[in-house]
Amino acid sequence: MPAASKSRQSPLRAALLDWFDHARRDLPWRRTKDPYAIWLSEVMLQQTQVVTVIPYWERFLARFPTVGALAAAALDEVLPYWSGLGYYSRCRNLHRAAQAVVAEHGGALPADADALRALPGFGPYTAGAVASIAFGLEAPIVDGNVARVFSRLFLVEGAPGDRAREKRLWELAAEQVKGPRPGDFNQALMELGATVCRVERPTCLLCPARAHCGALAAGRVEELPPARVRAPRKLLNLVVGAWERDGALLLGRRAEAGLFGGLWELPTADYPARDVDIPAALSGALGRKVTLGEHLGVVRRTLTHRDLELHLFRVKGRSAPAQAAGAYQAFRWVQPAEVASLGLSAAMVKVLERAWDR
DNA sequence: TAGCCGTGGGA
DNA sequence: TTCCCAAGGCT
Repeated sequence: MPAASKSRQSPLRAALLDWFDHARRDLPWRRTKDPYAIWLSEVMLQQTQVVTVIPYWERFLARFPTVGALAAAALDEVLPYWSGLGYYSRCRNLHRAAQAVVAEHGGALPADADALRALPGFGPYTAGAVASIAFGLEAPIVDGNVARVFSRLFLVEGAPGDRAREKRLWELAAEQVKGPRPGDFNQALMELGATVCRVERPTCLLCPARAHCGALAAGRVEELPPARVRAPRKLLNLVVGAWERDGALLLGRRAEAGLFGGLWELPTADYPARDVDIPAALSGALGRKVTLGEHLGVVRRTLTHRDLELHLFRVKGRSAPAQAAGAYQAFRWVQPAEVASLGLSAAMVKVLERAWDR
């Protein structure tokens, strides 16, 4: 490292890089320089914890080892590798972006933050992360970790979502990232937030930046940043039909938008009130008339701002739809052993366990 | 711009 | 049990 380059960074920046060099966790995506593999990790890590992502990242990369392999696959082949990870629009956008990279960039991710930002699923964070980590560019990032670390270090006031606060955080990130090893510096900030400068019980005694921390000096570490204000969850009641034939259940593929978009499920309809005509609702979702059988119970799942209640019934009809009908793009009779090859939500996996259990 | 979009782990 | 939320993006 040239002395002139090293002298251009602040003592805070140098301290974080030195700390990162010995404290960094050994994560699988830190062993590769492949921009595609790094991109995949960044998308999977959005709103998702490291321990959850690791096995998904490894399975996905083994099945789709290159941008070209991903772009060439049908979305229906890709979603099974995202099943259970949540926020499925990430997978749909990843797939679309892979096709755009092949069509517009010759199959290689562009080494440019603005060009990355134009691809589906690349917001300001992911564009900066891939630009800095995969390509060594001085691109800033602000994620939840960086926001918390900077809020404390520089006493940035305001709650998450506050415009002036976000602007200030991005200004700080843009200042600090300038200098040697911008990718490692960005990762050092996030690593500090994840392991030391945590939401609860931060370990300030072990912090490499404690000499530079405004919140620590002011005794305000616990109160910065203020917690996000969340809307109360809404109740979403659904009725689900288990139509069984020769040990298989009829599943439909949801439209590629909204909740669980593109995933497979037992035919499902809104069930907003007790007086809803359940067979009529399920017949509408299926595009076929069905009769109602045994009640198989209720499966409850909690999402970030939905409380799902899935009321499961056996149903029966004369002939099942083969083509798109009702709310679904396609239908399939699915044996238990075939479930792993379909894109399913965790909620629907629970429902299927119940349907086959009875 | 604020609501929507999942999941599992920890306190 | 209940609440929190973790490497955000889209509309």
